[in-house]
Amino acid sequence: MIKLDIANAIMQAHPCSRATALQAVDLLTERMKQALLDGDRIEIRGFGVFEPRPRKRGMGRNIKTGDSVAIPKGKSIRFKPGKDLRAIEVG
Amino acid sequence: MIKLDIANAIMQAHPCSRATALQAVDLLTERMKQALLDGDRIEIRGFGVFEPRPRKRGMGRNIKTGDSVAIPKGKSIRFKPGKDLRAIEVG
DNA sequence: GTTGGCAATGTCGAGCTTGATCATGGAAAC
DNA sequence: GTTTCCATGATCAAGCTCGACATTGCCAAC
Repeated sequence: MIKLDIANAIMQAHPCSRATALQAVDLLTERMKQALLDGDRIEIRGFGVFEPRPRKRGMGRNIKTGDSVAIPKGKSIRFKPGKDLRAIEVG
Repeated sequence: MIKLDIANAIMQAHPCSRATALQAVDLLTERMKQALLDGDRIEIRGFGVFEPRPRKRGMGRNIKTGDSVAIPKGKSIRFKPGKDLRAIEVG
């Protein structure tokens, strides 16, 4: 599934041009990115929760040189699947 | 950020009633859930990638009894933040 | 206002995870 | 339809993180 599929979903819910739907998708992702970058978490009941989380590790490796490189501190985003997504049973 | 905020974002992109916006959000989450449950991964360039992943581990624990319990096989959803979200630097 | 999904707690183990680099496939933009 | 640009994959190593279970309280959702 790619952005176009999501745009199609929006078009189903609200008849409009594909361009408009794509704009909506872009705006959504933009808003979500903003929220996450802002440090806020996104909680959608029944779907999942996006949660920004600081990282601490610092050990990488260079394929070519095979040398270990220090990983600079940063943040990660964790997505916790909600109940509906946890409903995934024996695949 | 909760579902209402996302609905507001949609309303900004496409003037409509809050109910319609909420419907769009629900439809989106529904579609995404469907795709993930279907085993398909969602790839949004610049935002991130949702990827269903089978679990293998099998060691849990019971708080009360303190007894180890076998974790039933299942699946997990991994969200890989895209470049824009990796842009999170020193928080 | 009501409902009920989600968070936190705590343990313990093992698989998962990040990171750089280079080529390639494919998503996104034009 | 074409081009551009991003994500993936693989490796190695150390660390970290989920995973379930059971209860309580909060807050999202209706």
